[in-house]
Amino acid sequence: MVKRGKENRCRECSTRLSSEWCCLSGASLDALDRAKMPKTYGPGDIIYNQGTDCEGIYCISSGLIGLRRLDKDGNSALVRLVNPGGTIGYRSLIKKAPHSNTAEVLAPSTVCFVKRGIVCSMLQSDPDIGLEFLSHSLNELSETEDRYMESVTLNVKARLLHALLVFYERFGSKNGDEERMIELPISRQDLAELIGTAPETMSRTIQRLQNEDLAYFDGRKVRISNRANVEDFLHTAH
Amino acid sequence: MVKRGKENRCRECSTRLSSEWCCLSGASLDALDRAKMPKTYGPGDIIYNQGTDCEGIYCISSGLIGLRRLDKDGNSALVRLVNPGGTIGYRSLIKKAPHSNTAEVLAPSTVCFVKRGIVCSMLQSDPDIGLEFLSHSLNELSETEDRYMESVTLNVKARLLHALLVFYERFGSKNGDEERMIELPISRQDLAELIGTAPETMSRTIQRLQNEDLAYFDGRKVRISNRANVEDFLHTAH
DNA sequence: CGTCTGGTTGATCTAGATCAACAGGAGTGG
DNA sequence: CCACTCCTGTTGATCTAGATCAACCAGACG
Repeated sequence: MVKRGKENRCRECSTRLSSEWCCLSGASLDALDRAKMPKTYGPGDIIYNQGTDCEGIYCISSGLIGLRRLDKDGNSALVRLVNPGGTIGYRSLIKKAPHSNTAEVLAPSTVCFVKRGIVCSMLQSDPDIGLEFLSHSLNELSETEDRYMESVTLNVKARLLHALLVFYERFGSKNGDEERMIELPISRQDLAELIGTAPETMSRTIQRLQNEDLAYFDGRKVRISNRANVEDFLHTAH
Repeated sequence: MVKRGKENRCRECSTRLSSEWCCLSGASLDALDRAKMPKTYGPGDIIYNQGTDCEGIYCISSGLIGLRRLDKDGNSALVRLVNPGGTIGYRSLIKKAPHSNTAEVLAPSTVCFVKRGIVCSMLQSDPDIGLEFLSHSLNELSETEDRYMESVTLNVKARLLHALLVFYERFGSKNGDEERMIELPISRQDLAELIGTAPETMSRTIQRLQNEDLAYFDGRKVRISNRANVEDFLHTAH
């Protein structure tokens, strides 16, 4: 299932510029290039499992990864989606603790693995990398706090609309003609896990949005009928 | 309300060792000592407000601080409690963004302020400090993800019990005789905001815990009748 | 063809929000 | 000293969002 990807160089990696490696200079960039191991994954593949030890970090070059967390009762939640340019596994590496969630491939992906020893020595030699990780971590912290606030203050309908707007930003088609049409990157079940509700409720809420002319769903395609309407709703409603 | 505290030296600060400044060497420790400005605050004082610009960071020397976040609808949530040894405000400083929440004093506190310019230059000169901030941020991230998981999977009773156990760890009396008696550091209202529920529900849930012999409340004093029971409950119940 | 997985719908039940009243301090001010 | 308001907390009654259980359908896949 997991196979070695074709050759690809960090220098030419278009997603590197939006990652923690954007600041790398020529020499350490080459070092990273030699150290990294690109692999390709398919949907459903597991990159690492919650509770296992951290072997290194994974830099997402293309595709989509989901971080899932299980609790002792078997409840599962989709904690975060990671786009190309994102790096996963660094938290466990730095804290020297087992992975706190499972990284699951949601769309065909190319991922570069960098062994923990390499990362540690780069952290030692180049202080800027630590600051990049810090900045990355602070962004995730803000995002997670926002999600927490949402989960205790907003109802399912509002959370779903919010998630749709986020998808619109992150996955909206770049071509101008079908601006407000997006392709959902995940299944309805996963969507339910992402906003913290039951699949049945997800289904019903989608129906409601359609009845209320806020959004239209066709399989994984979604059209937001009136973006301003949706934003108005989110800014006024409970 | 806010007044200059008496002289106190970082070298002798017992809480420094559990903060990001634990790694400081002699020279930069003296620099920090000269730069910091200790202040004392009383309950209800605001250290900084959500949405305002970051002037610097605040190192909690004694007392208790609450980080509160408001959303556009006026909902308020207590995002985090910060004990002595904790540092607040560093997130906005590093991200160069307005404070994402309000820091409110919950118990009489002594807090050392360090201007942003000083922190920035220390970050430049001593890479270890950046790593300390990183580690700190990763801990907060884990904690927030846990809170998020709890809020979507556990009911109010379980969340309250969990909070009590956390209080037990963080605020439990050090003397051996009254081991399982703790003093709640916050009001019931704030407790409700901390676990994300309404004050009325908080009140009723407390009654339930007493009826079920799990914990006894007397004002702000709480006695967990059987710690093992509570932990069993948390590990099996939904 | 059966089996499985993902999604939809219907019926039911309940945790918890909400609205409302009230009770005990703690000031404050005459 | 009483009368007043303000604030925190408790209790009661009601209502609803959403979980849960169950049946069902459609496509995928052996």
